[in-house]
Amino acid sequence: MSHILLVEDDSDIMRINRSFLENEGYTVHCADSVQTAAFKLEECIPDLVLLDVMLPDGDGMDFCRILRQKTQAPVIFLTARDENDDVIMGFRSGGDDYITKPYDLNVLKARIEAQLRRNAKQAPQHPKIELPCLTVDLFAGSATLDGNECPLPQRELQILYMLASQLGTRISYSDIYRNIYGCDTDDSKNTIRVNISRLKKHLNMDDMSTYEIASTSGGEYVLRRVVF
Amino acid sequence: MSHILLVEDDSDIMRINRSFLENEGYTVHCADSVQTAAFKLEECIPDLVLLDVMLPDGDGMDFCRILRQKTQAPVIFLTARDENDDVIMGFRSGGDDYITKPYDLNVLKARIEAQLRRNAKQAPQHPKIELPCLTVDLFAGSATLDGNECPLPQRELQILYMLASQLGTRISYSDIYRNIYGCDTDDSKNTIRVNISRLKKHLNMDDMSTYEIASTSGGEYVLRRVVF
DNA sequence: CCTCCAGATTACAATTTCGTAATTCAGTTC
DNA sequence: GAACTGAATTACGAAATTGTAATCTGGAGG
Repeated sequence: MSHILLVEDDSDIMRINRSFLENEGYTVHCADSVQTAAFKLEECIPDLVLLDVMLPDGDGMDFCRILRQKTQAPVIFLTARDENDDVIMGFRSGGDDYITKPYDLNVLKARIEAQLRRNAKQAPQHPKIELPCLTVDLFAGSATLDGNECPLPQRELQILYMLASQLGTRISYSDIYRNIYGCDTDDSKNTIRVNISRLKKHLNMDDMSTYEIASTSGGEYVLRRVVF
Repeated sequence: MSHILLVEDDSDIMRINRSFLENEGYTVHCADSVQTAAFKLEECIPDLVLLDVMLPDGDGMDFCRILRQKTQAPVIFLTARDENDDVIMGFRSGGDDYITKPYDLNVLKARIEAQLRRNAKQAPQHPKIELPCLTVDLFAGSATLDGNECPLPQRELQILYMLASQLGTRISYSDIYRNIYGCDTDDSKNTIRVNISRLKKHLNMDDMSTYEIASTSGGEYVLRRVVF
């Protein structure tokens, strides 16, 4: 399942760790230097990095800099140095954990799991407008009025989004048009009118709906909550 | 320009205020009771409300409750009561300012302007992902890669949005598919593949681009920043 | 009752979108 | 090299989108 990049120049340690981790079900990518590790990044972005501090061609910090350009994957330092200063340096350079050799493989496993758990894909929250009985979801490209959801074409969604983000304030034709098309034209009014008409139909907006789109004589629209 | 709802049961005060405000360029809507005021809301949502506290059929708080269902427009209380407790009650009930009679019309004007100014339409900030050299704008339905913006059809935008919101982490075909279509199917892979292909073409994504969409053997995609 | 008018709706057609299927391409294995 | 495999791209056509233009509607004023 998860991919682990193992950067370690001692071939014995490498072998032991590798087989242990593969046994645990991880896909392990190995590198014995900063350069090979950077190269490995080209073919697969890992979910977690186990990083020896002292490498033949540099140290962990060198690699961290390259890594962070590509991912926020957690980094666990594996090293023989156990001086407090070293530990602190490790965390300062962007590490998420620091394990000193020799270490128990099951402790390693536990720490890896902890890091992966914390970094578990938090379902990214889409930007939405949520009002009582009305939601507008830009990502999904849909809106829900009084419980029934319907997908909306882009133009209608944009208009509804604008209206809903300023519930109860009048917005002029040209404000809407400029915000969507970037500029204003002569017959912008008609375009907006038509799209609002379509929007109402798509949403099944009628006298019984919780919201209405009203127009003023001054060439503006308002979305309002109907309460009575 | 701005619409003001004036709620006042004394016809003399009403007349004076009305003509003064209209002279100042405001569109004034009048009501002499809570009920008429509520009715007026049906035809026009005001930008600001001037509210007498004591009305024949209720007080300002009754009306505030109705008003707040429809708009966040500022409310200025106009009243003869100048007890501290009354003032506090006014603010507690949701008022934005409190003016005691008698008052100077120019002071009224200044206070109205202050409220409108504070409430001035702050252009609503659209939800965007902004990375160096790459932006994804769900509202506009477009993305910008290395300086050139291009509109994207919904499906491609959704995919790019997902990838960009988790830069450098692998996302499986079915994660993408489920997030967009709500369920998974047999030939979801092909659909995603085709759309990613189209996406790359639309973005003019090539070897020179700052970002690339890589695929793994395990059936996943990653968006990554190319650094070397 | 007729006219007028602005806003709302509907009609239409060019364009775009998008899933499916066919094809091409690249890397492996024999 | 040939055959194979899976990924990437291209082809295709049904359906959706959307600006423009035509039509409808309902109220104001004569």
